[in-house]
Amino acid sequence: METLTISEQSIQKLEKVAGRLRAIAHPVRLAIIEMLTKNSKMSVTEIYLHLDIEQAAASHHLNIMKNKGILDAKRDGKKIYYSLRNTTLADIIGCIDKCKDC
Amino acid sequence: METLTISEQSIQKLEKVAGRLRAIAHPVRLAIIEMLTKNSKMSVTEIYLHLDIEQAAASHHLNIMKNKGILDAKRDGKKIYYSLRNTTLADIIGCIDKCKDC
DNA sequence: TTCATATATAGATATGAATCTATGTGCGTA
DNA sequence: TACGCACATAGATTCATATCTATATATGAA
Repeated sequence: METLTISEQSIQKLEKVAGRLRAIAHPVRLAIIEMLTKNSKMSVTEIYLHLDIEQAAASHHLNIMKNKGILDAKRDGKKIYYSLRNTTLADIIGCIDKCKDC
Repeated sequence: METLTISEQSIQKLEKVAGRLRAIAHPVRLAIIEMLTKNSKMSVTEIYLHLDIEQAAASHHLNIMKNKGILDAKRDGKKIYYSLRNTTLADIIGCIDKCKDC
């Protein structure tokens, strides 16, 4: 049996990646991401109405993704617009989507 | 505001994707996947010794990934060898890895 | 400055997932 | 068949996350 060493650095990287994956591994959050790949930016109200969820729930999920660096938030008057921080997230989902066995 | 309709089908897809992401969104499980991209197949013992975790924990995590179709298990005598079911998972991780803001 | 709208946050509860410890099961071999 | 090794499973506990309801904060407009 070969000896594999997992460096402290790569463990940290794995935990970071796991954190980001956990942040998107939720049906509501994936739905939000999906909408934002099409709309570039949406307000909280637009999001919770489209997904038919509570306002507080939307806020909660958006906050989680913002904290993980997945979304950006920008206030414009009374509204706060959320957008994808980087479009590679769409690629990730597309990548998973293409798995034969999915 | 544009009207976005999320079909029943795409919701199911999102939940499926979320399920798979949740299955890999864990440091231990990502570490297992990482090892299996390098080793093609490993026994439970090899895995739990390398990662320095309990045997039961390894078994638990492996079972979760097997159930989600991420890993294959094949018995050979007393040992059971686990392997990646499709290599695109490595691509997914690589994809995330390449994100500038990660 | 008061009010309505848009969003965030707090607290309580429920749900789920991870972890630990112990025990059960399958397989090969003496 | 009896034993040891490799792995799986069960039950209890802990910990994290989601959900619900209510309330707080920020902004713009009357």
